[in-house]
Amino acid sequence: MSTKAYEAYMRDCPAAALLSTISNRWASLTMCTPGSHGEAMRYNQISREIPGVSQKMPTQTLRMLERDGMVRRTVTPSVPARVDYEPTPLGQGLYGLLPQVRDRAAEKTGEVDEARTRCDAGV
Amino acid sequence: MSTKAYEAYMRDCPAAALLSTISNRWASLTMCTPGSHGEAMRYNQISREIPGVSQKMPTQTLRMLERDGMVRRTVTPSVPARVDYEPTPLGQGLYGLLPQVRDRAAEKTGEVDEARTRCDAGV
DNA sequence: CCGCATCCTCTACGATACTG
DNA sequence: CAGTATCGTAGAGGATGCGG
Repeated sequence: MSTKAYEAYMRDCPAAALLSTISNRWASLTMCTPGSHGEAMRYNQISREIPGVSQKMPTQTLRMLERDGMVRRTVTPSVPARVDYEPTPLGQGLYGLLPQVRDRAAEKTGEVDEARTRCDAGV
Repeated sequence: MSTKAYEAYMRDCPAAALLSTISNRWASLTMCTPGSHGEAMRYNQISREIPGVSQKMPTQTLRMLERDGMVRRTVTPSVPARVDYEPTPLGQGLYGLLPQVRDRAAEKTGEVDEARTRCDAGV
């Protein structure tokens, strides 16, 4: 991502730029976290939903999502601290379709695997 | 992407794995290419839609999409050669929602920019 | 419990050059 | 036109350890 022309394109074409942002692996996974249908999620809930991932990605991704106005971060200063994240209306609007995509993906896994093996076989 | 647990998760949770695949920058951009509402696209059409990107990404991405059964690749052996890509039903099913996401994104660009500057300002 | 900072590795991607 | 091959780099992301 360093070409002048490409950067200019990304600056001038908001649709493409935002699409790139939205279709980020971690962003889509965290916004699709099973609990994320409108309710608040605690930090550890989120990272536990994606077993085995380092804790860096949830943090980093949530910061990005917060900056973009996709989630609201609420700190409850108890001991130990408690932090909740909840999707904003903006976030719901933009990521709201992803659960459907995920569900369709779940249905079609078989077909995709089949296509892959067929392709790898040689056809 | 090297942890055992994470890889196991990706293997065992088809929804997450496919979501990750689908929400790939280049895949979503090429599947959302303005001409891609059912008609075939020629190679250069596609790469021209994303100005400034190196020609490597379209090729690589299209290969992946073909392998996954998302697009069908048709070679017409004329001189010079002509190659068309068209989304398969499977591909339309999985990527069909993305144009809507892109359009919503286009609408909300203002709000996102606002959120970013507000956040960067310090709030 | 939440999360930032550091270091280090690995791969995604761009640049470039060459074929049918 | 539509690729393939090779190489180099920047940045993504994992491991770890500390701080509030």
